[in-house]
Amino acid sequence: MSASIRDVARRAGVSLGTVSNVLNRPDQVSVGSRERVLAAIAELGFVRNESARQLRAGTSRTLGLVVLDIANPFFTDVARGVSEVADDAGLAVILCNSDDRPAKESAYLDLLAEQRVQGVLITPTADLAPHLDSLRRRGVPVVLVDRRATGPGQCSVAVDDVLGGRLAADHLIERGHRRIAFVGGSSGLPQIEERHAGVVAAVRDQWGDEDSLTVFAPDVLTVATGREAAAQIVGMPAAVRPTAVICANDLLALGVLQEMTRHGVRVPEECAIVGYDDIEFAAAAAVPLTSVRKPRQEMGRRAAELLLAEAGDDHVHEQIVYEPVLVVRESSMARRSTAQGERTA
Amino acid sequence: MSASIRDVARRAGVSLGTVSNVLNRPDQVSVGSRERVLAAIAELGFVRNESARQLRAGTSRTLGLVVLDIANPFFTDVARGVSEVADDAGLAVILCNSDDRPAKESAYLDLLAEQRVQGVLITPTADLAPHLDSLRRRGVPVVLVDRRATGPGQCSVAVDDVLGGRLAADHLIERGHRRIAFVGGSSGLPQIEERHAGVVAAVRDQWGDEDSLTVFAPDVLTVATGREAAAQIVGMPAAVRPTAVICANDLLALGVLQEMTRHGVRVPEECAIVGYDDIEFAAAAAVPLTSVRKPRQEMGRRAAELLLAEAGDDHVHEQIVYEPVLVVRESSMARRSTAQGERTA
DNA sequence: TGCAGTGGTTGACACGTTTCATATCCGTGC
DNA sequence: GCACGGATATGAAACGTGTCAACCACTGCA
Repeated sequence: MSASIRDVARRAGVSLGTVSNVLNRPDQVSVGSRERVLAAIAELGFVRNESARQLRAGTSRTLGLVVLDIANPFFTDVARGVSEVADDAGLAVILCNSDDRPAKESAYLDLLAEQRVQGVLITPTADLAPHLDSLRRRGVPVVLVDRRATGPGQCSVAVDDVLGGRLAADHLIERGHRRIAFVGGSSGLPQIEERHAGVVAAVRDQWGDEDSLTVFAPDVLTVATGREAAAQIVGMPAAVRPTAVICANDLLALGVLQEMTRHGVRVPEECAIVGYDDIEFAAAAAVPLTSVRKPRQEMGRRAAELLLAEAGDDHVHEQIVYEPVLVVRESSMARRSTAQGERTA
Repeated sequence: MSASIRDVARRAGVSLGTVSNVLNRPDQVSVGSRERVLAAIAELGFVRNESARQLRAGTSRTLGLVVLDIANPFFTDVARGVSEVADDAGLAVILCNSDDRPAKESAYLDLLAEQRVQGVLITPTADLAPHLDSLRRRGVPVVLVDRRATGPGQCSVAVDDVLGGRLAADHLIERGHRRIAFVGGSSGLPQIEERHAGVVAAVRDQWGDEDSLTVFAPDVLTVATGREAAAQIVGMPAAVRPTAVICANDLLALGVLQEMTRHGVRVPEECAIVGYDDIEFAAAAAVPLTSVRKPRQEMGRRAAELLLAEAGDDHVHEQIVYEPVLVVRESSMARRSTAQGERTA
C-alpha cells in the first residue's frame, strides 16, 4: 500500500529512528541526512500514518463536537469557533449531529470514545445521559456547550437563559404589549425551560399573574414548526390573540414571521416577534428580527479552550455563563405609543 | 490508562484471541466464554481502540467531507445526506470547512490523508488543486460534490448549472423583465461561472445582446456581500436600474432582499429576486424567494454512495448531473402585465 | 483401538510509529 | 595519548488490535 517510514529509511540510507527524528525533531538531525530523508519522502509520496502515531501516543489529535441540530446556524457558528481553536492546537474536529435524539447521541459518544478523542464538546439532549459520566470516568474530558453543568467536576459554557427570557419579555411589556405568546419546545431541554422561566418571571413581576401568557410547545425547534405555531396564533380570536411572540430560537421566529406575513398580519405593527440566538439570518430577514444575542462563535472558542486546558492537571473546572444581550430590530419596534393609549384607556 | 483487550482476556480467564473473536465473530465462540468475556468488558469499561484497529486494518472507518462554507445551509444539507449513508455503513464523517481558501483546503486534505480516510468528498476551491490528483495516486477515492469532474477517472455529483442559470433568466424574461442583474462571485468557481454562462446564454437568445445584463462579482458569497451588491443596484439611476436580480446563491439573494426592503424597494413589484440552491431559509424569507432547487440532501447521499462503491474493483466512474428545477415563489411573482405594458409602450 | 472430523481456543506475528538507551564519531583540552 | 563531551545515528521495544495456523478435547465411525 502506501510507503512507510521504513521504506523512507531504506531509500535514504539511514535508520528508521532518523526518519522519525526528521519528522519530529528536525534540528537534532544533520543537514545531510535531513535532506536525503526529505528527498526520499517526496519521491515515495510518504504520508504519516496517524493511526500508528495515535496508537503509540495513546491519544488522538482529534476532538469531538456533538450538536443538537446541524441545520441550525447557531451550531455552525459554534463549530466555527471550536475549529478555530482546534486548528491552532493542531487538532481535527469530528462534528456529530445528534438531531436531539438520545440514541444517535449515545452512538456518537461510543464512536468518539473508540476514536480516543482528546475530549468531547457537547450540547446534550435533555437527559444528560449517564453516558457522559461514563466518558468522564474513563478520563475523557467533557465540556458542555450552551448548557450549564449540573454539578461541579465539569466545565461548561452557557448563557443565562433565564435572563435572556426576561430581557425579551421585559422589552415587549415595556413596549406596551399585554398579551404575549411563548413558542418553546417539548423536548425538555433545560435551555428552553430556562428561557420560558425567564419569560414567566418577567410577566409575573409586571402583571402579577401569567394569565396573558400563552405557551406553545412544538416537538422540534425548526422553521416549519414555527410556522405551525403562528398559524394557531393567527387563528385565535382577536380579543385574546397575543400581540407579541417570543420564540425559543430564531428558526422558530423565522417560521412565525413568515406565516404572519403570509396571513397578512403586519410585523411588528400587529404582532411583534422576538427570537433567540441572533443567528445571522435573523438580521437578514426582510423584517429584521429582534433577538437575544449569544456570543456564538466565542462560546465555541471558549469551550474548546476549556477542553484543552483540562489536559493540564492543575486544571480547575470552570462554569462560564455569558450574559445575553437583547438586540432590538424592526420586528419589535412599533406599538409603544398605541400601547400607552391602551393602557390609559 | 484504559483497559485493553489483554486486560479483558486476563479477567475473563480466556486468551486474547477469544476476546477478539467475541468482538468480531461472536458466533464462533461458545456461550460460556462469550458471557464471561462480555461480563469482563462491562466490568472494566473496555472500549475498543480504534487506532489499533485502523493500524491493523490499514484503513480507517472514516470519510472526509470538505465544504466551501459551513455557514451555508446548502452544505449542511449535503452533509446530512452524506452522514445518512455513512452512518449506515458504520463510517464516521470528518467535516472540514475550507472557507474557500486553498491553503486551508490543502491542509485539511493532508490531515485526511494522514488519517487514512476511506475516501474524500469535496467541493473544491477554484483550482482543483493538484492535491486531489496526489490523493488519487495514493489510492484514496475522491468524489467531487456540486462540481463536475473535469476528466474521466473520477466520480462527481453535480447540477447542470448552465441550465439553472438559464431557467432563472428565462423565467424573469418571460415575466417581462428587460434589465437584469447577475450577482455572482469573483473566486472563479466553475459552478458560479456556469450559472453566469446560463444567464448570459438565455439573455443573448432573447435579446440578441447582453447589454441589459449587469454583473456584480463580490469576493465571497454571503448575506453581507449580497447586501452590498443590492446597495449598488439601488443606487443606480432608475432608467438603467435592473428590475430583477439573479443571485448565484441564496445567501446573496437574502442579502439583496433585505437591502431592497430596507431602501423601500418593494419585492417583487419594483425588483424581482431569484436565488440559487433553494435552501430552507429561501422559502422562509418574509418574501419567499424564488430559487433554483438542487437536490441537496440527495446529492450528499449519492456522493457518499459513489465513494463507497469505489471500493469495489469493478467500479466504473460515474459523473452524475442533476437537473435543477426552478421553484417560483413570491419574490418573482409580479410584473407580467405591467411588463407587457412597458413593452408595448 | 485408532482415525478423521469438528467446534473452540490459543498465542505468535504484523501493522507503522515514537521513544530511549546505547553506540559511534569527532574535536578539544589536558 | 587519553579522557571527555556534544552531536548524530541506531535499532529494539511497545502501543492494542486482527488474523491465522496450530492445537486441544471430544465425538462418531471403522
